Amino acid sequence: MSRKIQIFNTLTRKKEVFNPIVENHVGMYVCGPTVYGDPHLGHARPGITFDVVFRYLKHSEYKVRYVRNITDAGHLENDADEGEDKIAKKARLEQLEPMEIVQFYTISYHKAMADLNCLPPSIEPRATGHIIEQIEMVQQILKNGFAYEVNGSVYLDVNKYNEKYPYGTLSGRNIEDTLEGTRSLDGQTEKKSAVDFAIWKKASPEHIMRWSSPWGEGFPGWHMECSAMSEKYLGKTFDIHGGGMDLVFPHHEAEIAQSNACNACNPVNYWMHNNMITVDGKKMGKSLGNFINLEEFFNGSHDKLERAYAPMTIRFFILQAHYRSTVDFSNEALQAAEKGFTKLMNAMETLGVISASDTSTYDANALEEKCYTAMDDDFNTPILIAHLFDGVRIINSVKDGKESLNSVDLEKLKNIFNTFVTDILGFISSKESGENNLTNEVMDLVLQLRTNAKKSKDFETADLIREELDKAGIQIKDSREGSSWEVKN
RNA sequence: GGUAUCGUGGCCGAGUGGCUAGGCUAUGCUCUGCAAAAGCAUCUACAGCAGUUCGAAUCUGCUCGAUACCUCCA
Repeated sequence: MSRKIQIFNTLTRKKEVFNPIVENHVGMYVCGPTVYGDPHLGHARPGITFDVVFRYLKHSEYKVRYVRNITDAGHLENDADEGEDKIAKKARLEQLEPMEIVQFYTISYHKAMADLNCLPPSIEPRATGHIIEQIEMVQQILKNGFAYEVNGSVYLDVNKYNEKYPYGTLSGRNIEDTLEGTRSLDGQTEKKSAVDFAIWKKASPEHIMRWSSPWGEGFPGWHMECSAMSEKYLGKTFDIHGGGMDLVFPHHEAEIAQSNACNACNPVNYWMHNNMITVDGKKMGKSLGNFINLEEFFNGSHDKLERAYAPMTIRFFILQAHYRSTVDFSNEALQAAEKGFTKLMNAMETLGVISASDTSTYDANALEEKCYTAMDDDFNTPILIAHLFDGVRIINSVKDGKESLNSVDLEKLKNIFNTFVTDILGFISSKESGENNLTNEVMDLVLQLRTNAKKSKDFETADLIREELDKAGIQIKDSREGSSWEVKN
């Protein structure tokens, strides 16, 4: 491959040229959802971000194994529930089996991701399906002397670990700072040091999700699943690990420590983190009460939403910002994105009907080059989209007869749009899914009648048709070649 | 308190030591029977202060402000 992809590596805080471990192959692990609640905007960001990374790497002729976990064992909760498993807690409240809840929300998550046109990962392992692997890993860490058992729980001995491996390299912390900022938590009396973290936890009597282990009945520690499953499917060291920025510490820092403690090698070469989504300038969070789930977005039922927004509008909106920037959701911004997206997709359609000339006033090759350059630079989708809008202007100008493209450039432009808009950015026209042939045929007839009316200067009828369709939410667009229509938002 | 990130035009949002980001909005023009769409044009910003430099919005320092992580979270 002649092009070089640069990735911003959280580990070094620099952009680095991407070189995979195995030539032409990429192993990528992304932290997936904890399936104990409805999928929300926060899930959309990494879903879409790494979907584009996945698509672009594949387009760049890498064979990619994309692993994204489903966390169904639940993480610990450190509130009044005394460390009760999240999923177990919800199950008890709703009188359901834990796996029933897990199943329900896993399906919701899959549906939301499909709506957003995110490709399914290559492997989607579940934490509960890999308890044995996690126990084995804990055993190995114990054997290597980096962990200790207390009363049925096993903790990673961070101070001991830090003697051999630097702890805190990913998040830029050291043990002293971490200790200083650590609050007193439940179960801390068992730990040798406040910075130690559980890799296996003893199950309390009310804990429903529990497994037998060499240390008694319990469940895996907060961070074990990712270490165990990434190693199983991608190896002891793999290329890319992704996730939200909020996972840098402690989750990913712990993963690095576990892998080093177990395998004596760094698990990941390139760490990628997407930034947070904000609503009204604040992080969306359960505790803040400002979180909007995806279903509410798609049907507009949340109080903060003026109306519904299509999944593709959200996808476009998210990709119009760089993945390492925060993106603030507001009705105004979403509606602007929606219009921009419609403009882009309309140009895609126009591209299919314009015809070639003998000469070109535009260099399509230069556009292609710019698009690749943008994506090679740490997956810069906003720049890519800006370049594509340059193409949009050309397409519309060609239609107006103000610019021209020869057949070579026209084909190239079609190729660019299919590649970048459809394949890489993953945008699909809402028309494709929303309407059927019957509608199209009826509309063709209506437009034909209106055109006839216009020809015979019966503007009263022509305007009546236009106005009535407008009331029904259909917009008529006249041009030299004839009329077309689209459903208004 | 510790660790990071960020402050860009009416709004959203890129970028960067010197040359137009882009989208949305607004105004004008062109096209059109009219309108819409589309094209063109205009509105030309980089929190504040000081420094480095021939030149900084871009580098350095300070000030102010915002956000995030340090606790489950994407």
